[in-house]
Amino acid sequence: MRSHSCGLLNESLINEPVILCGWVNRRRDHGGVIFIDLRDRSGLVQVVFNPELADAFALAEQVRNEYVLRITGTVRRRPEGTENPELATGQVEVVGQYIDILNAAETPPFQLDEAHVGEDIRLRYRYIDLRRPEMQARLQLRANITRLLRQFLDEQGFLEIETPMLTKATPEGARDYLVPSRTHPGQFFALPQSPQLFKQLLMMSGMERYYQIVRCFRDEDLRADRQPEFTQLDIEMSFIDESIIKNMMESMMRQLFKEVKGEQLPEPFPSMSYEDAMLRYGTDKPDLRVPLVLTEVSDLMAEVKFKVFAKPANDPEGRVAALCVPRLKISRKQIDDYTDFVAIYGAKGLAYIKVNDITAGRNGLQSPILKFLPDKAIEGLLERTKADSGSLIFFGADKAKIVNEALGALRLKIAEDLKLIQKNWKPLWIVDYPMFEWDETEKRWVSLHHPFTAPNVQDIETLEANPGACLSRAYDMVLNGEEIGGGSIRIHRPEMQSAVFRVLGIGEQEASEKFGFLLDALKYGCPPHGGIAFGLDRLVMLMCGASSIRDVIAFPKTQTASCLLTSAPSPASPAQLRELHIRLRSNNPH
RNA sequence: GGAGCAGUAGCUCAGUUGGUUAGAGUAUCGGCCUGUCACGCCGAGGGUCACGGGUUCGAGUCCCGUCUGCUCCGCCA
Repeated sequence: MRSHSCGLLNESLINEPVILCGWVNRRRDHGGVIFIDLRDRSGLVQVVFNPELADAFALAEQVRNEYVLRITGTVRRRPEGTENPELATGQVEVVGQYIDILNAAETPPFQLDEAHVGEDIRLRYRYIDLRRPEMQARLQLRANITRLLRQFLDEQGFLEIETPMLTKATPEGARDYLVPSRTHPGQFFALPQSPQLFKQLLMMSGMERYYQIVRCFRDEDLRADRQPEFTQLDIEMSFIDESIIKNMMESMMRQLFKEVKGEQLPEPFPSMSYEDAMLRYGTDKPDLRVPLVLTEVSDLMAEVKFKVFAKPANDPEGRVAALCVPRLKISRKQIDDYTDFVAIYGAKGLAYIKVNDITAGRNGLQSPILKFLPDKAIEGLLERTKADSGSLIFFGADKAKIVNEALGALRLKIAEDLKLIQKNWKPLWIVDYPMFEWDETEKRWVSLHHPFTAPNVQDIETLEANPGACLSRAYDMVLNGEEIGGGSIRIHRPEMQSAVFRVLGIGEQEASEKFGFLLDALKYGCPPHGGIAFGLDRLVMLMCGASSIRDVIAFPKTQTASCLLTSAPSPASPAQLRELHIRLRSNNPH
């Protein structure tokens, strides 16, 4: 059908006959000469039609944008002075001799070269949107990434193994997508939130090294970096500890970035405890490209006569922290805007101190709260925050959770506003996560990672005596403020797994109903094992500089989890519902 | 469940204090044009101002509700 790809034609093919297939990117009709830019996946090439070849010229007059053509012609050097250095093929052109119109095309609903088409219209006509070179490049990059990841893991002796999509609903974690069973009235499959249990079972099956690029489903509300179905690179290994898998995963990422981006990632990746991350960045996925940090000042504020600070400073669950921004000149209005911004995270206010002259002590400072602060607190504050003349110090004082989220977000917001974000790659590991977190609404311990994560203690007594103090053997890989991967060494002893279920308040009966197969499997010879899962969409998004994972997914969903292209979801027919033993509570859902 | 932003020509947008026939760019269609590459020039067509209600002599503009898209909180690892 075709002999060459449009974007690959060059001077080495001059005088060669070629047959090209592609879309009309643009037609320029000069009356006596017609240019058609023909586009395929490889790029563009200009085809020229002259009136001497009357048949081809007549067809060239008829074609319109996005027509699909097969063109026969000859490559030639462009006449001197008409070369186009913007185009990879710009030194040559094809003299068109024959045109087959393989298919006509209606006028597209949007122009492919329009920079700011609404995302809804792009999604509705995604097949046209994906023709744009930018989107082609993103999907190409995604394919390159998955190929290199597979190649690396294959070389390390991993087996790619598939796991079920129709599986069992699990308690804990996200809301499940349910699939009704026709053959079991009233019963449901769940789509996997991740293949977690299956990959552990594969370790118990003696597979030793497993990976899979696998779709996962979570029925939760969407974000720019969250889709209801997303792709994980899922990995599990037997007979390992943290250092083995972390080192291997680091090498994988270093190799990936080197080959795809030509970038050298650090060796080794820095490592930070969860506690340090929360103290210094207010989050467990710190963006190390931002040179601002939070400063703990609870102890300095414990004695001050300012209730807003003193109360959280003396509350074991409270925190007073400072965010010092050097050389920050902003208006009252901008401070108000930042106050509104932190209110999103539940902060009731945003106290601040302007440092006009660091050498003048208290007199060099300017703040509505200055009068509440004794000299000692001010001294300590200025020293710890390394404030200088021109600095602005913001404060968060509340429950630690609120302070962390508010100041953590403010840190990123200010960095963005002030263009303080460095242009490089900053990966790191977050380790030493707490095993459990106390859920105040449910009045019980919940897993910070998941219930199969091994605790950092050997004996069950220590775990059960003080669950809140127990750390886990989990590790997250963070890149530029995005959590791109997370994993852990798993529990491989049935007694420990039962103990963790007990701490989580999962009774013996429930445990055996929901996870009986896992507890059984642990009894039949389970190797020590652990693994990790990477959010592939997020990784690709970062690597191609996109701001949403929708831009690296061929057919993504909107924020309300619908597909504008297919109009899914849509009502099921009464016959389908009857077969599935389902009756709707309302007959008029639309 | 909640907060914010947006919805006007196929697309991207403007539309002043509520006031005559709702505009621009681009795309489309027609004509002219032999070296353009965002070709150029001339002309034409194209509007349920998201939807529903209200206020008013009069609503794209003001008010209420609904829907859709995006960002975020909650939710989610």
